[in-house]
Amino acid sequence: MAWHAGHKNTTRQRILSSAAKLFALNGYEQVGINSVMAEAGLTRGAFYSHFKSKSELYAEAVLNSASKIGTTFLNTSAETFVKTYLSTMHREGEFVRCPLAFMVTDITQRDSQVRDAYTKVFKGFVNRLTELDTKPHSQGEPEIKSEQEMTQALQKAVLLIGGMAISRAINDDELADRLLTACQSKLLG
Amino acid sequence: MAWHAGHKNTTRQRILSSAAKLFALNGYEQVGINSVMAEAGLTRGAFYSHFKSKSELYAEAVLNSASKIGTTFLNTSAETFVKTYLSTMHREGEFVRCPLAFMVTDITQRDSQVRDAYTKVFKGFVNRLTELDTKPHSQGEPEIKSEQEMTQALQKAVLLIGGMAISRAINDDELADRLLTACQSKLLG
DNA sequence: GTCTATAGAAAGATAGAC
DNA sequence: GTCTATCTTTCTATAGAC
Repeated sequence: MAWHAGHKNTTRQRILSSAAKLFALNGYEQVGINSVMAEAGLTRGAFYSHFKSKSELYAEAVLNSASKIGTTFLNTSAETFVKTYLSTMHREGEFVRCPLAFMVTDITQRDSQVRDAYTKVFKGFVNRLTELDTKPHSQGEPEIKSEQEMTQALQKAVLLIGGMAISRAINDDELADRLLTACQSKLLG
Repeated sequence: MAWHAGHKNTTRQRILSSAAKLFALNGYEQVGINSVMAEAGLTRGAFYSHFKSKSELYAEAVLNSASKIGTTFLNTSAETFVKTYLSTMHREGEFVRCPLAFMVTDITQRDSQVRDAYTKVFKGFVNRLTELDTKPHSQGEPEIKSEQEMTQALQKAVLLIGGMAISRAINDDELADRLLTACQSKLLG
């Protein structure tokens, strides 16, 4: 986009993409520097020219994948977003996964840098949800949200993030899909 | 209870209790056999006389702590249960933690024995939730639940489990408490 | 059943050649 | 910047004494 269409990702971006994918899928401890670099087409030793530590990589990966999810927010309707977020595609497909759902327990074991990144992403997510049902481009709106708007946005966030997280945890595909549908209908019905 | 009041737990039960506590608090990978046995007042080597592997211990710990939570269900009102489950006490205190919330992401990385245990606990949890608002001891009731009852119970489960999990993940105590309150009011209001 | 000692493997991080 | 080689630590699991 910046200079020319066919331009390759920088190495740092390739590492971030493979990290976001692998961490969301397999968790922090199950993913080695080795795997991340191999997925990016490199070897272990090159890693430390780009990041200070595995922990720093994790924090950056959370921010990176969240900003990609954020783009989906802007380019679709509320109904489509809810149905896309709470879908088996999001749960099982080869797409960008939302770190808020896929790392929700993993995060609690990490250092403060990582937890700050997660919290920042969560706040942005909730803030977007306060606008889920409003008309687009009502630009004169004040940034301060009412208590009630905030409460409703938090409830929506739990149904989205929690619904996906639990759906992924249980070992029964039929029940997992019923759970996704139940959350969708609570949000849209 | 069984024979006399002052009777000590069996060693196996002590190991299970410390495992449930430590795994919920720190995650599977962060907890070694060493820590679990030390918390139970023993050393590494004794572990394998009681359990085949760390993974088996984890599965047993999930079932063990879940059955303790289940007792709370039976001995309290719906409102008290919701407020207790979605409390800072449950999140931060020294009590039995619900594995459904505290291990929701961790579970996805474990083997099928562990995932089966988690799924079993989740199904029991949802089943109890279908009865949350009914009168106690309506024993003639059929076990088959309607679609609508099931859907509502799944939505409640997500608000409880998801609410607690996310509340624990974020690094902002004030927001975490607002989130718990928001879920409570959605469930009770 | 519980202990100490140890095998064996995996992974984070660093050093130094190119 | 990227590579190979290596240091160091940690942890599961087992062996064998008591």
